[in-house]
Amino acid sequence: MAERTEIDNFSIDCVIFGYEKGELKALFIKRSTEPDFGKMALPGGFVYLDEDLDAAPMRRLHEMSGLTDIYMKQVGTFGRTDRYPIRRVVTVVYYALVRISDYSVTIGQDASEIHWIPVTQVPELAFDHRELFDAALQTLQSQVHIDPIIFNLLPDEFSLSDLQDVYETVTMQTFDKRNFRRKILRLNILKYTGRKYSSVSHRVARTYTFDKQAYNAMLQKGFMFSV
Amino acid sequence: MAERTEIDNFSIDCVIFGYEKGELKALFIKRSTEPDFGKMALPGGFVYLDEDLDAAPMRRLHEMSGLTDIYMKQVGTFGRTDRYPIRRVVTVVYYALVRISDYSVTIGQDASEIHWIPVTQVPELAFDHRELFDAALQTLQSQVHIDPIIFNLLPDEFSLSDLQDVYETVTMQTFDKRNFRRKILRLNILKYTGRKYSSVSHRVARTYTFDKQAYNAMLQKGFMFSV
DNA sequence: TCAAAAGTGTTGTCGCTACACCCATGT
DNA sequence: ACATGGGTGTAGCGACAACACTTTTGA
Repeated sequence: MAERTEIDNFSIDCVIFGYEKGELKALFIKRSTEPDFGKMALPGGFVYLDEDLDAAPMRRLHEMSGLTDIYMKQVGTFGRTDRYPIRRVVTVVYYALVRISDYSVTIGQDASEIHWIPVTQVPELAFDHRELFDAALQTLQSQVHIDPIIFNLLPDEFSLSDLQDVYETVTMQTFDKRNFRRKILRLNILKYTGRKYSSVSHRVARTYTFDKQAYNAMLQKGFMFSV
Repeated sequence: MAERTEIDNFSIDCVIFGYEKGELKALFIKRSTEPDFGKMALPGGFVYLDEDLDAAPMRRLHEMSGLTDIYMKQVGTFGRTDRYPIRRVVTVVYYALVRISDYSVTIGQDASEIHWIPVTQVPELAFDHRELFDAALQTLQSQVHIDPIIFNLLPDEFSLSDLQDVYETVTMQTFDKRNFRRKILRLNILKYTGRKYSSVSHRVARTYTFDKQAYNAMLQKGFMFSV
């Protein structure tokens, strides 16, 4: 790749969420350079002069995981003068939702380790990254109610119990099983696959996929998603 | 004021909303410099090297209006490489809610005129400002349902009809008068002043104020605002 | 046969919608 | 007296919360 100019007074940081074994996790690196050497931090980077802003976090995520086509949204932009000790840097924060099973981690130059950490067990972070992370988590939690983004955390096929588990984990609430199923199914955005899980030592669950066509069609008709 | 360094590759832009005579309006300047000389644009500016990011739009608004203590939130950050024709500039967009009657406009250096324009009659704008404006309006419209920010557009004392008018204008919906009043009053966030409008040629309306204490107290108890 | 999760209906309550008339005031 | 907006009650419906048992499967 040709040498490209990096802009050095703004950066991007990514909060990458995944769901695994009943836990919501986020991806952190361990810094291998000063400042804040050895502390955990959000994966981030600079923006090239000839690169659209939103393309930068996508590139970073692709470099780390090989993944494309990732659900990603801006959280906000943070720019207190003292947020980075070396010089003035304003950072734009993004959050992403990925399927951990699809994810194969590559360690970058500025990191010695990389870990999926449950959001309830995040250690002390470098710089103001705790604040950035909290903002991202809050954005996720409020979006999940009004936009069917949660399917980005699940495999294509999932059971209603899987879905309820993710919702309960992300929103930190619990739902009544019968009410949850009624409500979700009545939205008509799930398609029954006709298939079932197998090889579990209890009754097998039906699996569903998210029906994006149906959802978009309903949006046209003024339908409002809400959980 | 001492000379301060401006950072030249990111900027802030403000979408300043006000409500007057049944219309939602926003403040635009007419550009008096190239590029896009003569086009209408959002008021904006650069950030000083030793200035917190969020302080910049506040300063800009203060310079233009003399106002302090303004409701203001980030909308998002826009950074396509081609958004500004001269060089690469990423811009952070804010929206503000003000009482037009409090507002006394001062024209800045980069503007020849400044106007309150109804949001339904916004003309062609400079650069990508139409996109920034649309994003701000959409943010306002979605926030208004879940956060009692609308009071920032009204004088301290207002009647229920005033309030309904603003809601109808901002959300572009209409509400049944009886249902609206019942719903708002049941929230217990309005305080009856005991006073009434006078000198109108019809029955006088009771006036209310927004009870911020009551609202905050309810928030503590897990109350969720919703209109 | 046991353990473990899947799947399924009914009832009460509450909030929402729809709807029409009288009241107070100034001209 | 009239024009103008202020102010009020009720009934039906639909969404939501609360609640417990039977079914399927593998070990």
